[in-house]
Amino acid sequence: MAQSFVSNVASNYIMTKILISIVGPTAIGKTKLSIQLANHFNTEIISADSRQFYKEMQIGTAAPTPTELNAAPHHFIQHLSIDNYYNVGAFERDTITLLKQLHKKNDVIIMVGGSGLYVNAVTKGLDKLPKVNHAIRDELNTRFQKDGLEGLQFQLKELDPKAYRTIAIDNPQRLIRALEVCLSSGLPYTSFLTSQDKKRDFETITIGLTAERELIYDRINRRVDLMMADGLLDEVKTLLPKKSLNALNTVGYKELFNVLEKQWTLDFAISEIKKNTRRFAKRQLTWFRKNDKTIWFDYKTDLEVIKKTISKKINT
RNA sequence: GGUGCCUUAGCUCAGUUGGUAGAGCAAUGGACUGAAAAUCCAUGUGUCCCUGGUUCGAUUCCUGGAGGCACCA
Repeated sequence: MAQSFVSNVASNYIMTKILISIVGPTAIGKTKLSIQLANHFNTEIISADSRQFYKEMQIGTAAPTPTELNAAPHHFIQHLSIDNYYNVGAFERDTITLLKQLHKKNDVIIMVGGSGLYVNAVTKGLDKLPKVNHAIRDELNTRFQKDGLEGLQFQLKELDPKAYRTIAIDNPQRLIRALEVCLSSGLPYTSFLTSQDKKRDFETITIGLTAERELIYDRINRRVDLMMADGLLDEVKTLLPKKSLNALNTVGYKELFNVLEKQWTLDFAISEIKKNTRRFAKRQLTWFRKNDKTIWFDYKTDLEVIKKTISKKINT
């Protein structure tokens, strides 16, 4: 009797599932840490990096090397082609589906990536927004290019006064996004927003990796030189015919397209890549700083310290 | 050694007929709900080389010095 009670409790006991989310600026060492932690927890890694998804973009996105990929099971690395249309909404669905499966085998899963919006889509969720016809966005973009922002702003004021007041209406992408939702659904864009985090069946522990700004920039500069030595220019050359695809609107690629088209010298392009990567890292830090639950570590922190901190957190 | 020119923001430079200064780039802060390595907003950070002098007041004019560049020896 007593024994069956105990086993009953044991089989019904459901441990909280954990997602360890590793964030931080580019080139800080997230990939390495994710592999070390995956090995420690004997688990798998999900990438939340909006550019490492694409199999055609390896050198310029600093995607994990074959050795690194072999060191732990990875998901969402080079699983798409730049020809595929993909976005955060799809990423949220794909990741939640995958997490449900992986959490059956493992209590702890690692997610690593520098795309703040994508990370939040998994940890906090996005509101359910209507499907938008591509033709509508194309048309809005054409109008923007022809007549500028004003007309679109006026239209948003009519269709969704609240959005007009609250979104960044001088940001073409934001403005067009709000409008396309209004036009597709016949309802105000803001009527879809709940400003509530989704309930997830896992707990997220967010680990941030950082360093002094000067050091981050130094690592970035050196990594760009390494990418060039590894043949980034050749990688970009093969992609030139497709340069207008969204996936290729990416630091390291857009600058080198200008070299291949004889607009820029190679030296200038390299210094632009470094600058744009620095700015990207700064934006990442701005985004990640907002999450006050993030546990930050200097990039040199001993692995054992990080492991201990996480274990402590899991057991409370 | 002589003569001329230069020295102002992190960099390149403008400017003040004497009232302590401003552009570009770099940089910094921020926003972010299906384009996010994207897109957008905001911000001038300064021993005006040093030293004396003239002046109510000098970054500006004058003396001397330091450093740089050019030309002449």
